[in-house]
Amino acid sequence: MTNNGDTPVRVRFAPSPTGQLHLGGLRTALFDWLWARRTNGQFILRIEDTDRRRFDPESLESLTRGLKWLGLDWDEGPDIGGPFAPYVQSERQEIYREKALELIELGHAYRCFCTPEQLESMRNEQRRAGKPTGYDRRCRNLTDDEIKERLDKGLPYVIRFAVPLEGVTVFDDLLRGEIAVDNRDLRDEIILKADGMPTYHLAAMVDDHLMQITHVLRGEEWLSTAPIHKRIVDACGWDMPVLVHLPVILDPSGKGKMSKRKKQVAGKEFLALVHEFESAGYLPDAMFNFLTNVGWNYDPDQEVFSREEAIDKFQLNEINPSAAALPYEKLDWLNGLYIRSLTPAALKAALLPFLSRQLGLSFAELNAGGKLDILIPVIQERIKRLDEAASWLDWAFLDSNQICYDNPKLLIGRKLDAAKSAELLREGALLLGRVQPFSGDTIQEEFRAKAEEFGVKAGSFFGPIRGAISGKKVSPPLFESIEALGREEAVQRIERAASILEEQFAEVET
RNA sequence: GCCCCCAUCGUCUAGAGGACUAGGACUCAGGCCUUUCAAGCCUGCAACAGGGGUUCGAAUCCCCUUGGGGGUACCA
Repeated sequence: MTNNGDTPVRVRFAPSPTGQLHLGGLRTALFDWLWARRTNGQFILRIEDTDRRRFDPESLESLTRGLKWLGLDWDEGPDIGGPFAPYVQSERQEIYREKALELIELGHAYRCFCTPEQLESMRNEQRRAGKPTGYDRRCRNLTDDEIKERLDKGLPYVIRFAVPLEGVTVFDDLLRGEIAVDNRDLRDEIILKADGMPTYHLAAMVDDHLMQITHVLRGEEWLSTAPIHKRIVDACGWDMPVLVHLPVILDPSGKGKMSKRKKQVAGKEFLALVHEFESAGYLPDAMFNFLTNVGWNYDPDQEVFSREEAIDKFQLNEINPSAAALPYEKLDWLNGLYIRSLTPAALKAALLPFLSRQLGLSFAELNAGGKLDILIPVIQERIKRLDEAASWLDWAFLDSNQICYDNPKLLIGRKLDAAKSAELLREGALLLGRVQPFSGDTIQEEFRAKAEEFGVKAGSFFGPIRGAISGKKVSPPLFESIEALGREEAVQRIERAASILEEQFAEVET
């Protein structure tokens, strides 16, 4: 218990393959992984697929992909095996069945022949009477003869765990301390279903024991069933692993557990699934950093840290037991920070798939002319997510006649009129046609000199040029943009813009 | 309804009886810088849910209230 990281632990992430991995699950896995790495222990992946109805074959891929994306590698698992294989519960069915039968022998469990319909009407009655719902244990005291009779008739049955009717059950939670629950509030939970599959209550306890798990990290939603788990483990004569119930992650609204379901909060859609964060262009390192600081705190005065630093400092018992909403704005800020820390080459590599997908261009097309090599370094400090790059760069991959100059404001400089702006555009085109060398620095020098010559502010001159080059009010820095475009294309765009502007004010004047 | 858990700025958090005029970060506001937008730097706004105790002393310990969350399935 008093493990500060000196004793190797065995922890497991045990998701059930019922859908896409979401951030809450990933965070649990992250803390598992952190603790395993911190203690030089093992991180185990176990698949809890005991619910055949909810099984989703695609979720397995989502699970492993999500873990790998964040950089969480496991030491034992379905794909790589290990000393306690198999790591898929549906392949361990016999083990649970035997244990359930054994518990019956020991008097800790019993067969229940109640049908789902019977149970449903029982619950309805309980609700109507304003009583707590829960199995009324009508099969708990069946005589041997009664049981035999039903068995002979081939009636389907489940196996329920028989909790003590009186007294209290006490267990420990690492973050909350000792928790005592009155046994009268406990239910005779099903441990083996009619289809022969175990429920979580049995399967997880059996596997945690067999796989020698030392610390169980799981969501807080399991806290209320922990007494049952304690009872089952006791009945089996085993030791309870250290229980660590992680606080749930709340909706951004702070109301309710974050779900996989898309919800709108304050009119904005927020991300919840791991693959959504990936395709929005959050960097794994940033996400790792971010997630580590929700529910745990690396250092009150240091927001940014590496994986190694986190491993070095991580302490299970420092986890904050209160539920938290994800600070999405902080994620954006952090991700921007990580993007800025990338080398241009690394950023380009990360960006290529996004640009390709969003702009509909091949890598080769994107690389042509070396535009990205000039432009990426200058948009680096302007994007917080990888998926924002496309709108910063799209203009550079358009033909000059595809640029839209419909908005006259785009081409008119601050405190200038249309005529003057058009004149400046012509001058700019002329200048670009002859400037040597054609580099951002020299272009800038010439343009500044020209602005002075005309007695206009640099910004007033650059505005129309920016509009002509990019078709946008807001664009990457002008002179790198011009350089990236190349002399011919740049001149063409400015001339076309000038013509359009001239037409427009000619119309107005006549 | 019943059971369990939780409670510091809007959000993520630091704080484990005196070092707290409650610290950091994000967001927001203002300023500087500036070719747009960013980035960067500086400044500012902003919290111990309420009430009782315990103590010389409480954000820190106890109780109650309130609020929030979780559970209440042949789901995990």
